[in-house]
Amino acid sequence: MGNNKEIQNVSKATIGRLPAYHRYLKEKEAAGEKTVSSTAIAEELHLNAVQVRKDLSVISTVAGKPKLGFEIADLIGDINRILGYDNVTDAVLVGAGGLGSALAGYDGFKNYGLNIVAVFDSDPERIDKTVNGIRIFDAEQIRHLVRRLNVLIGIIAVPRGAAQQVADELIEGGVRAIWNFAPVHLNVPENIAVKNEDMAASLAILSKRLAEILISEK
Amino acid sequence: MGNNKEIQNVSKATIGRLPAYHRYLKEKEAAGEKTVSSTAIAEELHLNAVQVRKDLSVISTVAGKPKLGFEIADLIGDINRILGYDNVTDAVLVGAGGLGSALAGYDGFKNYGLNIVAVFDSDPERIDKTVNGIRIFDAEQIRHLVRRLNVLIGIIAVPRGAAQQVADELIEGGVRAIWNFAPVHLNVPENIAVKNEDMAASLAILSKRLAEILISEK
DNA sequence: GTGCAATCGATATTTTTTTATCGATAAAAT
DNA sequence: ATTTTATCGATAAAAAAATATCGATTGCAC
Repeated sequence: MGNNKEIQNVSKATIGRLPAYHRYLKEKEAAGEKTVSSTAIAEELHLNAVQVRKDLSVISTVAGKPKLGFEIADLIGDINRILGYDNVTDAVLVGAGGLGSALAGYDGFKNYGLNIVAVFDSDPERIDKTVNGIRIFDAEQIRHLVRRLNVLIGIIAVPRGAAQQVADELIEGGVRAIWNFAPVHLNVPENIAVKNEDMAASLAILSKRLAEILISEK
Repeated sequence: MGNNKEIQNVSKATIGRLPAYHRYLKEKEAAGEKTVSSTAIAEELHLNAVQVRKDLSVISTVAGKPKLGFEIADLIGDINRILGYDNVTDAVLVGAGGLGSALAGYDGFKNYGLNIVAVFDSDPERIDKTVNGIRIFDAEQIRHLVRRLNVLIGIIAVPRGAAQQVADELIEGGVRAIWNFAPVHLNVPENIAVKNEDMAASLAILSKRLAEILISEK
């Protein structure tokens, strides 16, 4: 996942926008369109057209054409390559509760180059069952299995109290990147990547925008 | 949710960090500590200490003390106030599938000032049942009930194909902010706030960081 | 074919965000 | 009491990101 050679030169802000471009482009492609302009993308996604062009210029190999714009298929290919959507990476998921099951059940991850190969839980009721065809293993096995499967990405979807220990065990097993859905701050070494799926932060930002809108109408 | 008078002056970047500070401070408070330094926060959260001080200065009413740092209780109070964690806002949730149920089942939202008052679904099997004590209504009722309940926030957790229509109906009912968990771009009027919970984007960023780490070790 | 309009890419400017520097201050140590 | 040290807040500098400007190009309408 993520082409090591190229993703380096792309700013974090740009990376964050690529999935939105990707979706928009897929929609347009499905609608039978062949080209799209930066103006059109910007308008739809509420961005600045220059910003869109700049983003595309750093990831794309082909130039746009005046009056027509960019080849949709080319851009999709470029984003796939940069984000590594076309080469699949394995991951393990810890936590088969509500959120964990929802994540395990979401087949869409395959489109993003993520393949969940094992699920862990500590509840004996759940162990050895399956979610979405993926076997649930005893959480005791995390270290052992992660190492054996040679997995670099771990997804944490356990209650907050258990998250730190799970993180520690994943790291002991060799995981180098953690996608954390538990609402806690994880304490990890420098050389481990952590991305917090921070619902509270999202909600805060949404709330800010709502407040701005309501004020502007007063 | 979100104090209208003050949230305005706080940058989006800062807002995005506040929940992380909040969690960290709550941890420290629970551990019985009274004060904390910007240095300590920065170290734990992998941020810059100056940035932490600047963030705190725009949201806090009280100054830090040399050698001691900031009063934890004060800071928590300030963040609560800015993010509106202490006054609850109602929201409706659409979609009682895997993800929707997980969201409805997460009681932690209450700590973030969000209260889900109704769930909608179009599946007759689910209608009139409950999730986590919240009644599931027929999706046909969205417009009607949203208006009657006077709810301003809608959460979308339906399959991608249905998301746009759900958004339209929420807006017709009077919703002004949408928290979108469906992996599609929503087309909404200017005066509606949308926050996409973009799993693909998160994954992309995590992947970038992982790539950077792996490269730096080569 | 000619002219118009839409779009691009490049460069410049502005804005925002992050980081560095440094004197002042207050607690703790001597 | 004096010194040391950790920390703050303010200001300055640097870096990153977003936006504006503009000449060049190309398809499309006439």
